[in-house]
Amino acid sequence: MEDVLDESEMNWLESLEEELIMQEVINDAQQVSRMAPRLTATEPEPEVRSEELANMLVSKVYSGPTIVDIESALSLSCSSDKHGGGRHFRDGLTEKGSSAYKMDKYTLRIKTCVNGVADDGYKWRKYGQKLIKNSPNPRSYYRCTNPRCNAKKQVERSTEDPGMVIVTYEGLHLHYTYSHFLLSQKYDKHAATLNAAKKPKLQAELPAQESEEQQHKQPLAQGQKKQRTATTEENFESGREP
DNA sequence: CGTCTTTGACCCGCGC
DNA sequence: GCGCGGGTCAAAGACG
Repeated sequence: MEDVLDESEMNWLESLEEELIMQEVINDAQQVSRMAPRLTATEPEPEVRSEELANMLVSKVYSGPTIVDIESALSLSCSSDKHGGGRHFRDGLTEKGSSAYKMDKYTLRIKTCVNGVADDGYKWRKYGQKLIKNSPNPRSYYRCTNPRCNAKKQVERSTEDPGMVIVTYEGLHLHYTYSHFLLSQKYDKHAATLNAAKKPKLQAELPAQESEEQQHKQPLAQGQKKQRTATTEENFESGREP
């Protein structure tokens, strides 16, 4: 029966999905603008106004996990950390200088969780690891598993605080976070079907969830097949020490 | 059997 | 021009 989804319909669904993504991007940017005061509270530079932040995001058609998304996902995935529920703060904009920021690149400094996993809601595939000069910890390179997405991230443990990891995101996500897929199910059954067709595994991984809050409470980190990714980051986490 | 991680090699940009 | 360091590729192995 699924054959009903012929090529043309699939194309239509894909365009629909992208349209939804665009809307989501705008919504995210608006959210960022609303939440910016909270975010910039940790910023050493109060010059970063919420408006500017939103404009930057919108102008770049930023589709990745917004900083809000990532922060919320990470904080919640770290919620089992009894020391304040996964403290993490944005360090980014200054981490690699302004040039890095100009290039859709931003860095988060994240407090690792109990299991050492810092899940941001996306599924990443590791494609390399490098020992970095003047750094005892290797840097891991990840790429978004979505073939239509060029998002990448680099994960490196902080030399100052072994409990921290420095995650540098680069590029744009051309799709929802997986938690977003669930949301979209409510609005668009076709999109859900498409997602299921595209990511049957991931759909199967996720327990049925009703509200966005609930999703964020279980941002797909605790569980099931996520172990694989977890294993990767655990490897990173455990370092390369024999 | 398919997917993902690991890891050495290669490529490219940058500084000297 | 050369060397170094960072980023990516791709084959092999591991795992579910």
